[in-house]
Amino acid sequence: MDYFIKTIISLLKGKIDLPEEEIKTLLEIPPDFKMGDYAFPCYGLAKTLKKSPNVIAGELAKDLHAGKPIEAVRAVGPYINFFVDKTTLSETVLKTISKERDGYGNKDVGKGKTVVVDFSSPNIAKHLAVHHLRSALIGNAICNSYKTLGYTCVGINHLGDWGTQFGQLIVAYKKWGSENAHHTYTVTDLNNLYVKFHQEAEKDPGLEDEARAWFKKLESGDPGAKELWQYFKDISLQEFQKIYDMLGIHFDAFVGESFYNTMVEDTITRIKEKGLSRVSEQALIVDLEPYNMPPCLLRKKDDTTLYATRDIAAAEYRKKTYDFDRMIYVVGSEQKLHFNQFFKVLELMGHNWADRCVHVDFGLMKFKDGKMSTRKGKVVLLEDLLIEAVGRIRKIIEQKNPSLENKEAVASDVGIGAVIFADLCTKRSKDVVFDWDEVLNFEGETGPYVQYTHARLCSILRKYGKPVTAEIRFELLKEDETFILIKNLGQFPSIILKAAEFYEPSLICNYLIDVCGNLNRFYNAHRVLSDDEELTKARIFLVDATRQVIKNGLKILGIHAPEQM
RNA sequence: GCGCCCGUAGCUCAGCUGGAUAGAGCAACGGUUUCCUAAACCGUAGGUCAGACGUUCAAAUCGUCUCGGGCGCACCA
Repeated sequence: MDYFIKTIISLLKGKIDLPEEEIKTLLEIPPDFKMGDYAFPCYGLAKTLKKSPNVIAGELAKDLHAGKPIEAVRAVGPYINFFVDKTTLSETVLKTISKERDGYGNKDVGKGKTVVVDFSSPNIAKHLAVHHLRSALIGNAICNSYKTLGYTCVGINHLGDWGTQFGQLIVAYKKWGSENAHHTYTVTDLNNLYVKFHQEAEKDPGLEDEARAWFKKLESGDPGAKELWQYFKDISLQEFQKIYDMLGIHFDAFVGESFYNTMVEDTITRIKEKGLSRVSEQALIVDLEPYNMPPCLLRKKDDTTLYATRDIAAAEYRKKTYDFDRMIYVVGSEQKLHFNQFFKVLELMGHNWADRCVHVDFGLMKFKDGKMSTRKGKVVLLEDLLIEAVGRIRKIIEQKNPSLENKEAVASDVGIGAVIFADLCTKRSKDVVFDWDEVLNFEGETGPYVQYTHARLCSILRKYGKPVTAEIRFELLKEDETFILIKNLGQFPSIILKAAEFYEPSLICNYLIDVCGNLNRFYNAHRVLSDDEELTKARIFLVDATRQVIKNGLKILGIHAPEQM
C-alpha cells in the first residue's frame, strides 16, 4: 500500500508547496470506494492560495496526469481523488500475502528490542473467574502483536503470592481447615477459607491482627508459615495451569511477588539514601504531594512491605534481567493511581527508563447488579464459562454438521474462541457487564463468525484440490465486492502496527469482522469454482489470501482457526 | 471534595491524532438455498452522536463547564 501512497506524494509534491510528511498525513481514504482509493483535501491550501478549495482541487486535478499505478485523478468538490490501478493493487497485495504466508503482517520495527508484558497476574488461593479474563486475553494479544512486529516479548505472570492475605489464609487454615488436612486441598477449599475469614473477621476484628502477625512471620522467613504458603501456592498453580492451557495462553515466566522479597530491603535502602522517603504515622512513605498524588507506602507500621514496594523491586530486577525497551502492565484501571505513584517513584529514583513503563488499563467487568467479588463468592468461574461455551458449540455442531470429524477439538476451538473474541472485541477502556447470553451468542460479529468464514474458505480450497498458483490474470479480480476485499486485505499490516501502538487488540477484532463481511459479500455474489479455468484460478488465489489473513489475525488474538466446523 | 475512565439506533458496540451522506451486529419485520458449509447474505425500520458554550472554513471527534454512570484517593492487591 505504501507504494501507492508514495506515488501520489511524488505526484503532488511538484504542484503544491508542502513537505512530503505533511502531504502524507493529509492523505485520506474516501468514505466510499466509488469516490476513489485515496483523497487529498484542499481546505488547507485555500488560505495560502486565496481560492476556494473546490477551485484548487479542480485546477490541481487537471494538472496531475495519471500514470502507471494511478489510473485516474479526479476533483470531487474540495478533494482531489486518486484511483489506483486495480490490477496493480491486486497483484501487489495478493502476491505479498502468498509470499509471506504465516508471516504476512510481520515487520521488523522491533528487531533487537525487548518488550516485557506483565499480564494475568492473579492472586493465588482464589479461582480464576471471568473478571480475570481481560488481563489474560488483552495481555496475550498485546504480546502476540509485538512479536509480530519483531520484538522479543517476555510474558510475565506476576502472581499475587505475597501479602497480608496469606496471613489471613494461614489463620483461617489453622482455625478451621487443618482438621481435614489428610484430604487433598483444592482451590475451592482455600477459597472457602478465605471467605470464612472475612465473615468471621467482621464479628471479631482481632483476627485481622492475627493475620498481620502471620504475614510478618512469613515475610521474616518463618518455616512453618512458609511451608503452608508453599502448599497453598502449589494447589493454585496446578489449577491455574489447567485454565491457561484451555485458553492457550503461555507465559515466559511465572514469577510472583514473593520472588522479590529478598530484594525489597536493598530497594528501600536506596530510596532512603536518595532522601526520597520519610516516616509518617509510623509507616515509611515516599511523599508525592508535589505531584498531586497521595504518598506511596513502602512499609507498614508493622514493618512489612506493600505491593508498591515489591513492584518497584520487580521493575528494577526486570530491567536488569531483560533490559527491556518497554514494559507493559496489563492491569485494571482501578489500579491507575498505584501505577502512577510507582512509576513516579522509579523516576525519582533516577531510573531514566521510568517513562518506558506503561500501564495498559482496562475497564471493570461486573454483573448487572454490581461488582464481582471473590470475598462474597459472587463470581462466574472461568472454567465453568469455558465448559459451558464448548458445550453449547458441541450442540450446534451436532445440529449443523453432525458428520464433522474431530468434533471435540473443534467445539473447544470454537467455544473458547467465542469467549476470547467476545472479550477482546470491545475497546479495553470500556467497562463490560458480564452477560451469559452475550458471551455465548455465536451469530453476527463474533468469534465463530470469523472462524466459520475461515472454515468455508478452507472448504473451497479442499474442493478445488489443486495447488494454488500466483500465475493468474489479476485483471479478472475487478468486481466491486472483489476489489473491496483485496484492498481490505492490504490493510492488515498497518492494523497490527496500530493495535500494538495503542495496545488495543479490539482493532484486530474489528478488522477481522470487516474482512469477513467483505469476504461473505464476495462469496455470495461470485462463484469461486467454475468452468472458467482462468477465473477460478484467480478467485482461488484471492480465497487463499483471505484465508491466510484471517488465520494470522486470529492467531494474534490467541484463537485457533479450524479448517472445518 | 479531588483525580481518572465511560456516555453514539431499543440493546451491544465501531467511528474519536477534526474533514465529503454518522456505520455494524443483536432484537423486529420481509426476502435469498437445483449452486463452493444459511454459524451466511440482501432489504425495511430505527439516531437532538448526554447537554451547553467555545475553537475552526469544517466538531460525534479538540477545549471549558453541566448532567448521568463507573473506578480510585495511607498501611489490601
